[in-house]
Amino acid sequence: MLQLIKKDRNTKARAGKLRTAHGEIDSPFFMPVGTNATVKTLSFEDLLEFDTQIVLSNTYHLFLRPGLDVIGEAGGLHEFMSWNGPILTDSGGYQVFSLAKLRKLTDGGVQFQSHYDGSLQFFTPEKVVDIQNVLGSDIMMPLDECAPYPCSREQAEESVKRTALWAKQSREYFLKTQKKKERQYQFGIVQGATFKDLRERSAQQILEVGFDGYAIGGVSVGEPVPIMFETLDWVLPFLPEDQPRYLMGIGLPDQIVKAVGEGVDMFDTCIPTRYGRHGSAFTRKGRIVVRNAAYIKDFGPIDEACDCRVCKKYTRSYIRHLLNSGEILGLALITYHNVYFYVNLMRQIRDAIANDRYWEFQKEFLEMFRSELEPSTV
RNA sequence: GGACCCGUGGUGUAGUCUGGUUAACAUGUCAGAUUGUCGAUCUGAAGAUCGCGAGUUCAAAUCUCGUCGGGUCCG
Repeated sequence: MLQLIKKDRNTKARAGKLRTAHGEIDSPFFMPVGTNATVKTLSFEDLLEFDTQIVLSNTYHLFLRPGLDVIGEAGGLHEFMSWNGPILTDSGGYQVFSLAKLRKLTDGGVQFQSHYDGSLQFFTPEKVVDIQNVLGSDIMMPLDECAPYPCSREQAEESVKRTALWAKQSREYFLKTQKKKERQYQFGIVQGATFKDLRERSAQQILEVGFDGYAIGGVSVGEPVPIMFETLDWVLPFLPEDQPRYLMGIGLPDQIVKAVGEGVDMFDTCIPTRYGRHGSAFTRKGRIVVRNAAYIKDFGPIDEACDCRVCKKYTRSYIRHLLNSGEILGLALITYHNVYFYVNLMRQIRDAIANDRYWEFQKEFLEMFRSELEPSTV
């Protein structure tokens, strides 16, 4: 599914094209998170204004609400939410981890209690494929077991073993149930927590099953960032060059820039949307907390280097006021800018790779960008 | 003219009867956390010499007197 177009000369960054049933995607790319069939506060018209290529949605949440009968009758998730572009759906494996209070794991699957109505539910690898078949996602993820951080070796081994078992079942069932007409893809997920040999074992096992692309899971679970990059170092050498590589749940802009330099193609994170709703905005120089009193009379745009429609028109002062007053427009404006920032960053990344200057781009970006910034320096 | 009630961080209140370490709670403000979603939540900080004055006492937001401000009722 991936056509590699360009490999950067000085780094491991690569650029390519992914063909899906709902259009081509230029890689590396970022997937805005739309858990509930919406990228919070944004319309799909908004997303198209700045050429968002793909959105991510979620099996777990959509299965529980509105339910498969609704989305099935609507004609699938694309029809349901009126988005004609590609969709990747997460499997619910992460929710098994993040909603761990309500779960019971066995080799057969995962039993959990709906956090909406408390009803008891059971996911098997096959059922998760079934659900995503109904959703009609262009890229589906198999049920996996995402180990927490920190994590004992025993627990990590268990998670690797179960993830491999489920991967095999998921893939077999996927291939059996695929309709030739609307080609869907399915990625494998590598687990193994923070153990080098377990990461390698998991990578080999998942590779052996064979998927359309490969994801590094079990990161963005609270581990220190250097450990996340170490994990990347361990796993990436195992992944085939001609297939897409997806770093799940990552990350801050500088983390994405670094990971692309290591050879990652796909990212998703709720950071631009969630941080936005919490009052943070991303600029070329780093993250600023627009909510802070420092911007109370700052009548400049969020980011002077940004040409999104929010930065062309609205001031930090005004957006701060909206956020401070709990006005929904504030959430929408800052989210729009942040998602634009991410999508636009990926465009710059692709340009740099195309021109064989990713090393320079990365160096410049990391020198300029600070995840934490003193207001006076922005 | 008389009787009574109320005055405590920006806001709303608790504590006063029965005096006792650093005046509590909510909200707001300020700041931090947030990585396959969380308008959630959590963490930390600043902010009141308890309307003002005098007295009693080892010790007063608390008791007494006066006074100022707000309110209720009676004339």
